Amino acid sequence: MSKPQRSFARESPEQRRQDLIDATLKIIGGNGFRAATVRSIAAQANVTLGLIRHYFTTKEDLITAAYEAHMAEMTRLALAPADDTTKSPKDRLRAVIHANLTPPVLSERNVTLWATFLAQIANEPEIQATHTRTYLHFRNRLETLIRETLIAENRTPTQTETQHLAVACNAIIDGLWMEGSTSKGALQKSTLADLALKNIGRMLEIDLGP
Amino acid sequence: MSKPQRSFARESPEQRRQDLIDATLKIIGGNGFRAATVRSIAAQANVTLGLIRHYFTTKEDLITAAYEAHMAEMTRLALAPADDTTKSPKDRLRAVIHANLTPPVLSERNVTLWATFLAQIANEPEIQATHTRTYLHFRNRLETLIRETLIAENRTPTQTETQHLAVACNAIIDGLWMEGSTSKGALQKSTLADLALKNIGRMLEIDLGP
DNA sequence: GGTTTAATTATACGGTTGTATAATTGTGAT
DNA sequence: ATCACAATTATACAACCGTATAATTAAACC
Repeated sequence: MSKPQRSFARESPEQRRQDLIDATLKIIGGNGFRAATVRSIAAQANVTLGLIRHYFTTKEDLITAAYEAHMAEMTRLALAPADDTTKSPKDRLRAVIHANLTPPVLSERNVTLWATFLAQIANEPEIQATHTRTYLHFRNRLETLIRETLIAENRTPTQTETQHLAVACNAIIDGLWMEGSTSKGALQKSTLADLALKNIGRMLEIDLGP
Repeated sequence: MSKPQRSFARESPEQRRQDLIDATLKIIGGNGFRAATVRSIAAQANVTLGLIRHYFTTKEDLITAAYEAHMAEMTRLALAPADDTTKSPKDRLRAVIHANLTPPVLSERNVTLWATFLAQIANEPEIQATHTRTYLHFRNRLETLIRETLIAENRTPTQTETQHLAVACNAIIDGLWMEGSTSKGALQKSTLADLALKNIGRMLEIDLGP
């Protein structure tokens, strides 16, 4: 009856790699790590399983690349407001906090992904390396923002002080992000960012209040 | 040459169940979820794989029981100082914070276990139920401790205020616990509890300082 | 001390997994 | 138009997984 439809189409290496990474993240984030087999990933990306090995030497290699891409995207979303030079340091800090505790950063899918990779850092050196790098990048950017904010308030924090504050602020942000993403409805999402602003404000001894 | 050694010995159901649960936690915490097969778990517990099905209807059942047991133990360790009636509320709160951020609660093994189970809450209803129950139990106990501490300082917090403070305190404790357990040496473990005490003190507007 | 019974082991089985290799097929160059 | 090559598919395979069932064996009982 119909003409033999084209059985497949070629794509650029970059596109294919990205498609496979996206498919991996979608499956892990939606159905968990166990569901992320080479076959299900290939199906999600509309290719056959052999193609995975053509672009990634091993499945673990794909997983590592997916983690890398995911963290890059999360960091991008979380730090996007940090470089808005039209705003004051304080407003940028407030915006970063808010971005971390509202969708799309705040989501069950992201917690599943994050926990899945975190569970592997003790046994997978490459996962550990990516974790440490992205963690320090975010924390250092946060520290700079905190320092700028305090200086704008005529404060003179030492480097040790700002580092400790950055560690603590990062902790409360991460903790609230987890709580907010995992406890279904027991915690109103609307108050999450306000909670962070109020308490980080007290930690920094400035007024970040909503 | 030697007498035929006894090939196995019987144990009480409670002991066997506990042995299998301990073996499961040891393998997941040490080598990750993928390494936790029924065969490796049985070997770790010095039994054969068939015995698992004799005590647990399915492997998922064993995993769930292991999560339950692990969280019970973590909660026990973390809240042990909360009921020491010889101390003031403030000292008990300080002790709980300290217990959460020092070994044995603070450990890479525990983060691996915790992340492994957290990664499953979106897809495993029983894991989700255990998570919510243990989370609320800890947070409620923390809220009571915070209320008692504030009242002892002649403060009159509302229920909403103490609940919000409990959420925020729980968040910073969890966040620091994770940071401290995952970032190898980049963060001195000795300062971790002090960091929590100082910043939670500011959040509660009281002096918890070391 | 033999009998019974439940705990434990031993073995088997179908399905799935990641990887390897061979067979196709789309596509740009000539 | 067809040639050449790389992208993609198709197929195969050995290892491992969780589960089921049958065969042993330790230990309690009378």
